[in-house]
Amino acid sequence: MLDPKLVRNEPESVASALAKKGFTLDVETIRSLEERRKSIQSKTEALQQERNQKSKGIGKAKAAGEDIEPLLKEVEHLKSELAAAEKELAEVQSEWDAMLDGVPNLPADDVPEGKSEEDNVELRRWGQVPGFDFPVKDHVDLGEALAQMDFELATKLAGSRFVVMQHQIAKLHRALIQFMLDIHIEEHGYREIYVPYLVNRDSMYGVGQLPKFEADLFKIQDEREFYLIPTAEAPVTNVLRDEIFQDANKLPLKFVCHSPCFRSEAGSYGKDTRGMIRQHQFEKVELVQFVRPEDSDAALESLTAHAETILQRLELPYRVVILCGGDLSFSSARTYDLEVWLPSQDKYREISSCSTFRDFQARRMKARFRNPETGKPELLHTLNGSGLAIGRTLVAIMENYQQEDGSIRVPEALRSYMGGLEVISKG
RNA sequence: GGAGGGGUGGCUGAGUGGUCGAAAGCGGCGGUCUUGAAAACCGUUGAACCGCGAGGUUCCUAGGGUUCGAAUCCCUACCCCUCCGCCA
Repeated sequence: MLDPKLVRNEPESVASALAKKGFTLDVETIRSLEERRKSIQSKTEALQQERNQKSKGIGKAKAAGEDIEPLLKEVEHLKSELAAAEKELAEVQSEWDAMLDGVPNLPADDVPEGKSEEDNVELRRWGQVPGFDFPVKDHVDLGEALAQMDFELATKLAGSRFVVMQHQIAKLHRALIQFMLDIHIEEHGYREIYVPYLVNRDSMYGVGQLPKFEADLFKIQDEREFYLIPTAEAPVTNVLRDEIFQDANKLPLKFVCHSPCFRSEAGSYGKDTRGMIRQHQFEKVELVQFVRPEDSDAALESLTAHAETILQRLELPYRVVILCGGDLSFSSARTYDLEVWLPSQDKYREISSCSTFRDFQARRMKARFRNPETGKPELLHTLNGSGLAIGRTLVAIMENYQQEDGSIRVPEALRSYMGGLEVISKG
């Protein structure tokens, strides 16, 4: 959520900043809502004040043993008047809240202009794109030929956009999780956290998934309102929801969390239907940080570097792009995507997305810290990034490390996690 | 699943329908004392909103209701605890 004061006081400048995201802010509606709010609020509060004072008077009179009948007459009219005013105020406020809920975060100043993915700007590249002197296969052909990856079986068990893995590929998949967790915990100073994979509505609202993006989520059919998490960001960021974090000197808080992720992928029919690129269920190691506002820009750079480390250790070529305004997500102020090289597609594909939300999520969640300088609560800044998406990393390894006979070399960095195995081959 | 008991500030915990945003303790902050610290003592200390300000409003899990007036009474939901049953 944006700062309501900012939206109220400077709707034009907010609108022009949001234009970069391709969002049109209805300045006129804001103005008229704000005018109504002001008059109704002061009217309501005046009535409340009158009621409070007179009621206290009644209490005192009663205690003094006086006749309170005349006093009761005086407040008679207040009841209905106040009820009407309160109702109207509540309506205006909920209209305002609903409007504000749908307004995306402001993009950072350095976010490039642009409408879509096409307009993202490449910042840097790392590694050498491999050359092959044989026809490359994609991970589907490789995995099926090894008899260790089965999409048809997954369809039988569940439906499309799932996979079944077995044997060494399944082990490699698991090894990637351990490998990434270990590096982030031991080298980058993150704290491991295990969280629920079903969360409530408040948590989804806090990170900005709701109310706008309900269709992207799997909802549990039950009288309780549970959603399957689309990313560990949802439960982990909500750790500080409705809290005032007291030990400012313990900031930043850095959490790493492995979790499955569930996405309905509604509206992406026909997109990446082959293989493991876009699934209903996948694993991810997620990095989440809570920082003081002045530290969040630097934190995004270091968080991105932490994710990059994984690709470098795995010796996978990648590039870093900064998302343009039009491609930036609802809650994000700035996002760097890491894109890994996929030989079968002859291009870079997203494998991690690192974002700063500044105070946008924190305001929705009321996630604050006590600033020791002022003694007052202030909104935290939140960040997160994939470090990395496991399924896509597995795909990248299979494709970049493939050999002519269809076997796959195990990256050096993973061998200790694979019992020393050097090559994955049929068996 | 059955029976009961609860949700109060950063934490613990008192609270009779009225002067209660709420005792007390802990913690935090400031001070006295001390070379410094600890202890002791004194003072101070909830959050959000409106307003230039004076000041006002809201908040005792959430949502309804009763009442001139609700932390307090009633209903519903959620959560927690105890006992029984079941269970990895």
